[in-house]
Amino acid sequence: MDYKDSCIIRHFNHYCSLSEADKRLLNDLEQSPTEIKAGAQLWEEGDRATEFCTLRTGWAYSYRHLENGNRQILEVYLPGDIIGLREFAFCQRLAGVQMIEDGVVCHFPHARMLELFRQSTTLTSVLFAISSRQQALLTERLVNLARRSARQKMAHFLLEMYVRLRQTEPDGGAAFRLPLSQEQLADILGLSPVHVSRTFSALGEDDLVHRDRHQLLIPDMEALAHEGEFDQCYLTDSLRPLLDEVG
Amino acid sequence: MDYKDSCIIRHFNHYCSLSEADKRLLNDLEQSPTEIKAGAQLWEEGDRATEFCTLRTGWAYSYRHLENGNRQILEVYLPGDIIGLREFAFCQRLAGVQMIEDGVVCHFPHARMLELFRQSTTLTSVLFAISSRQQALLTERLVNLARRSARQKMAHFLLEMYVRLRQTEPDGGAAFRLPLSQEQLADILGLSPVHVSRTFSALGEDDLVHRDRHQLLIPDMEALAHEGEFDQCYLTDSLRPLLDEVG
DNA sequence: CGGAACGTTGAATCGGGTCAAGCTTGGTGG
DNA sequence: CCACCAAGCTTGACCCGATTCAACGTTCCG
Repeated sequence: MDYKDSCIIRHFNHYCSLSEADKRLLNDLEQSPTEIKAGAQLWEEGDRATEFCTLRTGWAYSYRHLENGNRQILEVYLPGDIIGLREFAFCQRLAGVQMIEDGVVCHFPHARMLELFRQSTTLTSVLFAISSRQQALLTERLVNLARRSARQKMAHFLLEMYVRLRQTEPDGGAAFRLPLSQEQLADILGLSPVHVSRTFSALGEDDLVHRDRHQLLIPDMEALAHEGEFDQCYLTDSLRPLLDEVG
Repeated sequence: MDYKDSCIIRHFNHYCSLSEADKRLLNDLEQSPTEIKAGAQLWEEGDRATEFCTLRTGWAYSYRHLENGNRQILEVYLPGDIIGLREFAFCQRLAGVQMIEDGVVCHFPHARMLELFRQSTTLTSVLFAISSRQQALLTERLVNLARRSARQKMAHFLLEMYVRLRQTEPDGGAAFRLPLSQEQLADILGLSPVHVSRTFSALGEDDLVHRDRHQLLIPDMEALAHEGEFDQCYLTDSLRPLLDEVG
């Protein structure tokens, strides 16, 4: 069988080479694909948590609402990502998830994960690695939110998205599409929408980021990385050495 | 055999009841206990990551340094916690880890984790659940850092620590010991040490938190929880239902 | 008793938030 | 094809929470 169209298999393969049996197991997670519209919710905070989703196409994000009406976006999901991993240990959803663009998702129940644990040590390890990587993303974002200026936050986030996109679509140069409104960016970065606008202007004037609508261009990666104290090691390191060594 | 002295078994038991064989496997992780002094580092950012630690006694924290000299503390570890889970997928340490008090830790190599995956689906699930819970802690802290005022940050963090402590030491009422300096609190909450001091004073005047040195008293949990928008569901939910159902 | 680390207090400053008005853009229907 | 409207983006003025710097207390330890 040919699985080259499966985002999730491509994603797992990035960590470790998979046997045919493993690929079949993974492919089973991508049954019952469901189309879903931009702006639609996969679920809301407080919903019962009984399943995961794989994101096949489109972008999504998870978020939390606050009492003062603010919203904080926790993570941005790209095609191939697994959504809801965090809630494995929980009965309730801790965060809502919403689509940024039209897309396709596949649901599978928590219990299926236990079967994976039983059936493949390799897939278990990769799942663990994916979960670790998500944690790494979170801690990096945490540092970003806690300690950096608006300029640095923007610079850092844009580079993070750029690198993540290029990991699945290596071609395309220094320009990319970021389908996020400034309000969504504000909710990601812990800023006000107004200040996102100002910050974009400031970065533009310094030739660090050029933007036209949702199209972005980073003329000088080095310079922007320096501005945002961005070090991509938290995105690029991988499990391969350990798994290869043990077999 | 009697494992009641083992923090890590107590910790795992919290998620799911363990067989004797599972307990034996876990107990093996706690060989070669090492004493370690307050202020000593388990490792630094950039060190090669080849092993985990279980924390048997004492408190520890993970942190990141920033270029401007600031430091951000990512998580606070209590006895029974596993340190370094996040770096399973990485060759390098993404964060340093330092002891807050004198303590005892036990090292075990990454490869040992793969053995656990092979030998026990139950332990694998619990490990996954622990990793999920750590992620939940991180996302909650992220919201805290991104969107809340200094008062709210303090209130929220103090309650989080209180609830986590009471999960392993249920007795002790509304008072507890928090062995953190104001500088460390500042590094946790993304504030300046000066403002931590001011915030403590303000909370004290409103009878929300009374503090004497490292001893804390929360006279009215409800009031403080309201102040910090604290909802402990992200700390208390558990894996048990799923595992019991599947067996 | 002296010193170092830690905590407190005040004054000045600044980054980012809020509010409000005006400007673009893209989609819709006449 | 154009007119209109609603979102979304930009810009300016003002404000406030938190930072910084500096001086002064306090506690603990050798």
